[in-house]
Amino acid sequence: MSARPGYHHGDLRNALLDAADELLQTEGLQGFTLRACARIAGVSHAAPKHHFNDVRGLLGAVAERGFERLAATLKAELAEAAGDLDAEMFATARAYVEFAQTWPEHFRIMFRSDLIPFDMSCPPDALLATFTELTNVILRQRGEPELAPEEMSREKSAALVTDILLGWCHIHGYAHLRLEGQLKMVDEEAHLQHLEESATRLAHLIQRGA
Amino acid sequence: MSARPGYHHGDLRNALLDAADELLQTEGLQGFTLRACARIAGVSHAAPKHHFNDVRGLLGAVAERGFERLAATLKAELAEAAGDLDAEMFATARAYVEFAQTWPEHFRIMFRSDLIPFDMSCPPDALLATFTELTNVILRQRGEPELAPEEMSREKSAALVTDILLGWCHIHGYAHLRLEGQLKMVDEEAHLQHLEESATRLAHLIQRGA
DNA sequence: CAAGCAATCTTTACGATGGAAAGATCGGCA
DNA sequence: TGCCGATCTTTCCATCGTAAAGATTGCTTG
Repeated sequence: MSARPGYHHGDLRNALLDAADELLQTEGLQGFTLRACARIAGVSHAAPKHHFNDVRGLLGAVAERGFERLAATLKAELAEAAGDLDAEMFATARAYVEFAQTWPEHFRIMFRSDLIPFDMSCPPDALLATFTELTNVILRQRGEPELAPEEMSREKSAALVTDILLGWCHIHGYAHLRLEGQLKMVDEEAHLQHLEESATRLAHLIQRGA
Repeated sequence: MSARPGYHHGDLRNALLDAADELLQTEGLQGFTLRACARIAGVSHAAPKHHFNDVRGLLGAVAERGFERLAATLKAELAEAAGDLDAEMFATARAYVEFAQTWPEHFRIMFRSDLIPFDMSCPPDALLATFTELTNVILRQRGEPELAPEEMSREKSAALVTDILLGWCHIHGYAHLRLEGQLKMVDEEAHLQHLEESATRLAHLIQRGA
């Protein structure tokens, strides 16, 4: 299955994805290389071509796994805060930000439309799942019924869109700016308090409507 | 000055920066290459070494020019909205987002701490200028006196930091997510209305305090 | 059960890149 | 005027992504 009995690997696709994860964590995107992934997986440098056409294909799959992890994390953290609207908002923000901190290179790649070959008019399941979690947080804040992933493409009211933007953009902006070292004014130990404060105020803003 | 009389270029540093800007706009970061910049500037591929040590040095300078442009844009747009707090917030958001749309590759690079060699504990003037514009918008919303760039490192109250985060993170998150094609739910012609709506609500939230 | 086909992997090759090192050229200062 | 340091060129090397062609294997089909 994962060893390397003979000529054929048996599970190269996953082995390459694991190698990519490992490389990104140890070397960063800097040292991320098709050939290095192949080396780690113990195959020749041309082997990946059959599973991911080129380096963008591999990065796309890496990003997809990243969104799977992010969606799962959000779901898990939200489950613990279920019922408490304020807590849900904070839990979402914290999970999102901590994901970016735990998987910095993945986070960067996941939001690099110049690198990954996603067709945004028909996003992969994992991205849709992430977006669903985030949208449903806002829907609950607004006291509206949740939506399934398949319903995500449905037309949304302008008010709902604005609220989604208020929530998601703040969370994403915080995560991104912090990841890139632009939030030095927020000292390390106070950062969660700041995040909770801003998330709560946004929650209240959304809950009470325009 | 800019022609190429003889052996020495005369203004290679700026010529390379211009070449970099041009390349980023035409080819994107994908096609951005030290050698390509040198070709456009009409010098050998090793010439840049004396002005920017390596490719990261060049990218750092490119990012710096990007922040100069961003700070100048913010300042100009803010001047037109001066006095009207709501309008100032919207103008800031719009200018920031439009900058990201106009200079997508520059925007990406400016926020790639893995690429550019900025020392965030002592940021370059242009970055400080940008941060100053953004901070002063929030200070005015709060009815507090503005700060000069040199005072930016000063300790800030927790309430102020939270308000800066509310404003900046939202604006940045919106700009980033939109740039990377993640805001397909916001159709093109309505996008400025959404931005104005969310910016205005945030302005009110900040103006009236916690 | 055998044969062949398609998928998977390796080998080889090519052009391009970033960077190092050494040599050429030139401007400005003594 | 002569020389030194800054600037630029040439040359070289390891590495990368990708293409093409060959080797190996498992599965299917007869």
